[in-house]
Amino acid sequence: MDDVLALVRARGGRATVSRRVILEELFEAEDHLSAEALAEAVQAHAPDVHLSTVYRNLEDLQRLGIVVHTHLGHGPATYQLASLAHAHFICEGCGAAIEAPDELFRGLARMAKNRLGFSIDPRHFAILGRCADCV
Amino acid sequence: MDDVLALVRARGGRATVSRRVILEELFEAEDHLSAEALAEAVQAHAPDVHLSTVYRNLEDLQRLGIVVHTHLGHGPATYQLASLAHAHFICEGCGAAIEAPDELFRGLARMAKNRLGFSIDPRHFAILGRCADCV
DNA sequence: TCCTTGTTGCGAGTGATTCGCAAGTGATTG
DNA sequence: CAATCACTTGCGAATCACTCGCAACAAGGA
Repeated sequence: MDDVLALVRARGGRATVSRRVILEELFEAEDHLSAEALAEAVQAHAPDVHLSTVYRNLEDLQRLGIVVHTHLGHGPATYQLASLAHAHFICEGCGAAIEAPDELFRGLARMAKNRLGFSIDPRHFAILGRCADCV
Repeated sequence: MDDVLALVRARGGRATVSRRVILEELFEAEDHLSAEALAEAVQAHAPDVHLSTVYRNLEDLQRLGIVVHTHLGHGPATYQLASLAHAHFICEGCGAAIEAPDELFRGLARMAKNRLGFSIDPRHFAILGRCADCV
């Protein structure tokens, strides 16, 4: 948290109240948050932080590599600390989001690299499918 | 093409001019089309087919299993005949879209099934990463 | 040909995100 | 500690990709 603000400052940015509260909520959140949900959480502590400020901060924090966003489906993007990023399987039947351990992608990553020269990062878009309960 | 229209009719739908032209363009397109691009192509043959008609037809055709849509990145969805669906790798550097053969996903599919009970369909969202030229 | 019901064109509405701008405020400087 | 300056913010308007409502239209069976 302090490291993050130090990095922000090192890049010419400022440690504003909004930025601080947004980061606090991101550190406290245990699951992914949409920008809207994050804004609500932030507004509980600092009522006039505007949704557009949340978006702008998320963008800056992504540029710094502190935050990433993920698309879990057709709804809004979800944001989280980059250190917690992981891939997802989303059930088309019930919408359940299952966290996919990175090692599941080892083989795919190797084949994509060898056969297509492509290095995958499977964490940005979820992979759809059907969970055990929705077959 | 005629089979498709027969199926449409079998489900109580009608073989309208718009529907016909939209299907023609879908059959002729060699790569994925956004709804907007498809509308433009359609309008070259039938000028007053409205964008919303294209969307509505794409939705119907998806319900019938004839068409699928895919998200290749942050832009609009792209549509194609279901029979041509495949997975994609998208380079975050240059935006190149690489077609990913289904067999690359065999191992992942097996592991997801065994360990999480989840059946993947990797074709709906692209997988991001970096191509050989953008490392 | 008529009638029923699916379809269409058009514009307005929606959800998610981005932008423009003037006012506000950290942090460096003097 | 105050002045300065560039980064930030709040706010509303704009944008992008769709989605809807509705009255007019048109397939295709009777």
